[in-house]
Amino acid sequence: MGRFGKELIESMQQAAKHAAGRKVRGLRVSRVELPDVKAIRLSLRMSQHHFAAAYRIPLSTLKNWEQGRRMPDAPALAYLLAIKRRPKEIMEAVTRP
Amino acid sequence: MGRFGKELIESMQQAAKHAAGRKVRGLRVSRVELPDVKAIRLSLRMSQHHFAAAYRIPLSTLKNWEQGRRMPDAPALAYLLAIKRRPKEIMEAVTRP
DNA sequence: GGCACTATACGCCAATGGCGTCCGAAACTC
DNA sequence: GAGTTTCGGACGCCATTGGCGTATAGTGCC
Repeated sequence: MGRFGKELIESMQQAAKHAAGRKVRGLRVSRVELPDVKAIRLSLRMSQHHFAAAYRIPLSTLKNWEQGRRMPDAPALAYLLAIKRRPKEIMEAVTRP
Repeated sequence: MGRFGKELIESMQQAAKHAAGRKVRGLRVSRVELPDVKAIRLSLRMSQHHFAAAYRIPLSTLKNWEQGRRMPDAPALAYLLAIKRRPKEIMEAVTRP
């Protein structure tokens, strides 16, 4: 199957697990609508580092979102939705000098 | 000249004034880098209401930004930059069901 | 005049942004 | 195997913002 295939499958499994809710110290935390930041990032096959840099989101902020410690506020949610729908265009628009 | 021409000129003047800094109770507040939220919105010829709705930004937040009371945080800045560069695509991506 | 729309100004509080650090897992190099 | 690098989870901390509200003022339309 190759490394990439395996990685991709793991990514999808992680994403699915993530969408379903995370376990925090034995507690299952169900999130009403945890925006699929992680799923978006994984679908683009980027590390937190690269994703954060590409979309100009502070790494710590991205981590907070993915770990469920913080909830993206309204503008951030809109931004994430836009990224989800048009990843390339937005990356271009945001990284362009 | 017509109403639209007049409005457009006023818009530009406002945007310019805005970029230069606002007067607050006699104090001139110079802003290091006030992101041109208002200029972007005016260039799209939208009211605060419409702009906020179109890009899923709470009206009060947009107001705070335009009035210089609050500074958009990093993700919001990236979002605004993206809006500036690709207004239509993003509006579509964000408003689509 | 009265109505609707638009935008400025600002008080308030909980919540987040943004920084930091520490730790463990996985993968590569030597 | 030991060392190194990359990746990501977990969390402490505090200033700042988001998001809500209300009040005021100017404009154009009926």
